[in-house]
Amino acid sequence: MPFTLATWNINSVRLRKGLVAQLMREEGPDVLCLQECKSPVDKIPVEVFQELGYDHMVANGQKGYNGVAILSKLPIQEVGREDFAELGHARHIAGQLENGVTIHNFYVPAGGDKPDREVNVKFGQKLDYLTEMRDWFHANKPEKSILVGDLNIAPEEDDVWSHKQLLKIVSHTPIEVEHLAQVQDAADWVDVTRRDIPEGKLYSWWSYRAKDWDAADKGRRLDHLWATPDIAEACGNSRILRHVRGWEQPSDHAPVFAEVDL
DNA sequence: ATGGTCGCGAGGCGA
Repeated sequence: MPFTLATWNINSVRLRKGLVAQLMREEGPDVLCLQECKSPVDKIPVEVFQELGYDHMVANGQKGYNGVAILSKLPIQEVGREDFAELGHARHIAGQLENGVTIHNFYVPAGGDKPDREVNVKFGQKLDYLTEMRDWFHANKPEKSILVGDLNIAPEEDDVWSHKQLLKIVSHTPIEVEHLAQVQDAADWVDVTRRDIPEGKLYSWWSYRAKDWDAADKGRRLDHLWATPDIAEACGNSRILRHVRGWEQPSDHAPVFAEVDL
């Protein structure tokens, strides 16, 4: 049975529960992975989502910051949550569907402003988080798995509006790109979005600070959807819903979609 | 080089 999967950094699931519901009504992904819920799990407005057929949820939350959740029309059970780099943050949840597909939902640390771990602790934490992700996937080789989330790195030249101007900007520095590549190599993860949309600029995030995000179009592809090789060919029809960034009181991220037909 | 805008939760911190 084919199913549709989406990942979206919602930047407060409580403030934007209406937008989550709108995406559910208009697109109806079977599985919707959220990041930056900024809510304890027991304060996530699950009733709103249940009314739309999303009867299942696995989530890892905390007050005010971070937080990840998987909302699903299909039964899903939690199969783990990791605290990489021992930050004490809610940045990962893993769930398994009844068809055997495991979904890892990540919110990788943003990393602060200065790309230098000597002067910016947060940048070091981001690199350490990625290193521990790599080591964990080496030790726990995933199969029939999908990894999604806000990885806070735009790895390719066409994943940012200006490769040259962003080389020293956190999210596109060579050391971050190398760390992300090592996570990817640890399980031969296939970047499904880029495989399906290989040509041209592709973004999933536009800053709130631009006066006209759409016209300026200074975006970055920070949100990713990866699959292990055993199911990568079953994944396809990737889309990034840019128009969602233009909704009323939007998240600064657009949702990333793919379909999985096992 | 700087500042620009958000959300949380009530003053900065984080993005």
